[in-house]
Amino acid sequence: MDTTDRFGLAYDVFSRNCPSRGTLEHVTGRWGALTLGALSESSLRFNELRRRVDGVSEKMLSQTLHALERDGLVHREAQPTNPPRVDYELTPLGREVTGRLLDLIHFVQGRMDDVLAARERYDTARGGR
Amino acid sequence: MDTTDRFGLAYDVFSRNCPSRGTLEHVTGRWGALTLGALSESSLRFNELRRRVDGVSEKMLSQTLHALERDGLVHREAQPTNPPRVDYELTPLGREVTGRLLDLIHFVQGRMDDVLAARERYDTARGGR
DNA sequence: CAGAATCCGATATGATACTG
DNA sequence: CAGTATCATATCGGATTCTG
Repeated sequence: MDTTDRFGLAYDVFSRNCPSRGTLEHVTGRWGALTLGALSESSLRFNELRRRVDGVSEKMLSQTLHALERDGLVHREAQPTNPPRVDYELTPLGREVTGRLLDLIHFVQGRMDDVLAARERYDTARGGR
Repeated sequence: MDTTDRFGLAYDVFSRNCPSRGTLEHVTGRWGALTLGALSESSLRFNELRRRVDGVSEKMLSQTLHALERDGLVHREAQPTNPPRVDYELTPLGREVTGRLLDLIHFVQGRMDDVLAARERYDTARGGR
């Protein structure tokens, strides 16, 4: 038994305490995914992001950006001006990750009619419970 | 202003109260992603899944499976035997979604060395805070 | 503008016990 | 085996306030 899984990868997301599990959660979490998606089109300032990601609070956006920056997926560029101007953009690694994330998001969005239909079947089969 | 976004999709995950946001959370959430990943290889019984998805509790697995089944991504096949035997497997839609999910997961796993290096740079640059 | 800090309620999750 | 029900808690997340 070594440290690589059956895919030949050193980090197996199926095991707890595996670092990739944490990064995956940053990427796919509610605010992480939406933030990366917003940044996939252009770099954005803090409050631009806040408006773009509908419903995110300052606190969660700040926290999300810190996690993504720490993982090396987002780059923070601060201008030492007054008032301050800070731009966030995807790193090369962040762009690769986001590309795959968006494939998933767009696919699910494109199949929501199927999902909604499945939900109705499920709900009616169980009498509204 | 209509109901389709700039991708021509009827459901825009960037808007709150969009149903695709919920499904995406089922798919990418901590337990949803791991459950789909486990089922991508073969259909599994409840307790097989529980062992495969390291750390999941009965409660969370049950809850996760219900959500995925309701969204039409997982099929539940119950044998009316005693003791009961219940198999879970991906639906065709579930397989398509999971394929894209695994692309993302495997990519992130394969780049964890980069992520870990970025974290160290981030942490040392800020003196352990 | 870009955030940090704080308070506090909502939700997610885990451990445990119980049922058919 | 395949779950459900209950309880305690940890974490999430939002609103507000404050600062450079």
